[in-house]
Amino acid sequence: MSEKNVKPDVGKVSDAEWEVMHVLWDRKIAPASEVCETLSETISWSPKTVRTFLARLVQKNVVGVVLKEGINHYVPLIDEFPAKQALGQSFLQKFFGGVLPSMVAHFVNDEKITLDELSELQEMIERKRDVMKREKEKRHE
Amino acid sequence: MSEKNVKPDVGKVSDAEWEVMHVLWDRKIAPASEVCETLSETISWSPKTVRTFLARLVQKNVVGVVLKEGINHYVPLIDEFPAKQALGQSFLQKFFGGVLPSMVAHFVNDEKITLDELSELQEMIERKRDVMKREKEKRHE
DNA sequence: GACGGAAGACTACGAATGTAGTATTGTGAA
DNA sequence: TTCACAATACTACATTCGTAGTCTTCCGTC
Repeated sequence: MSEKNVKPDVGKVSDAEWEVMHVLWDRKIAPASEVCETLSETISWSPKTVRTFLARLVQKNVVGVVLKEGINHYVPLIDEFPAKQALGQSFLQKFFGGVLPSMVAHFVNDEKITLDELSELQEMIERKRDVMKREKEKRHE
Repeated sequence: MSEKNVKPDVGKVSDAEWEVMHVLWDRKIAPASEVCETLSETISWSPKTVRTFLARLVQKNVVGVVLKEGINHYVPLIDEFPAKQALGQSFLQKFFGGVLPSMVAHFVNDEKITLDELSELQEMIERKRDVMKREKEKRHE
């Protein structure tokens, strides 16, 4: 009935549909055939299934269609970083009351974590702290 | 048909059902009426709805029923920490290829994060590194 | 110009989910 | 004992999701 789903909203995208989104983010733009082929490397979905997901993503207004050389090409209409950020926030809220350290504690306490990963985290956080401190000083001077 | 859903599996629990689980984890054990009341503070669900979720959780074998004083009391059959760990891992895998730093980057790059949270993260990671280093040395000596 | 095959559109269908309503039963109060 | 009401059990129903199948169209080939 409703021609336009006005707001693209990450909340409406299903798990299987995200798989398709990952491919599109990777390719920037791709015909269905290519999406099918790429996905077939990791998941055994019929091409029909993939096309259904593409159609649903278009309906949900998170993917657009561009006709090129007589063939539909699909492009993501939402950016990867903000989408993942939003998903992360909602997950964090749902299971850890929005408290990031609570969540990270569950990962850090996992056997599989490596020293390298810990170092990387440490550096990332250090950098962010520096940035924030400098900003704070600037505001106060 | 199947009386016993052999394996409790966090993957089978839906979003709405998790809300109920949070309450049960909090209370350790509670009658339906209490769960309803607690949830009514934050969500507007009919008590019938909450009872449906409780029943489904029991079917999924993640919640047990204990008859106390003639009234059903519900108890979580899965522990909070491991459940959240598993959920976190699956989320991490699904959206960040299992790479924790990639995920944390999305949060750290968020405006809403505070210096306090960063400090807490830093300490946590520092402690974990120390533990790992010491373990490593011990294995090698 | 007819046909076979790819691309796209539309349809299907059972299971899970969110959201309750109805039917039944057990127990305490009158 | 009977009645009211709370607790439990069973049923309902529209949507979404996963997973395709069928019908239609168009394009290149024989």
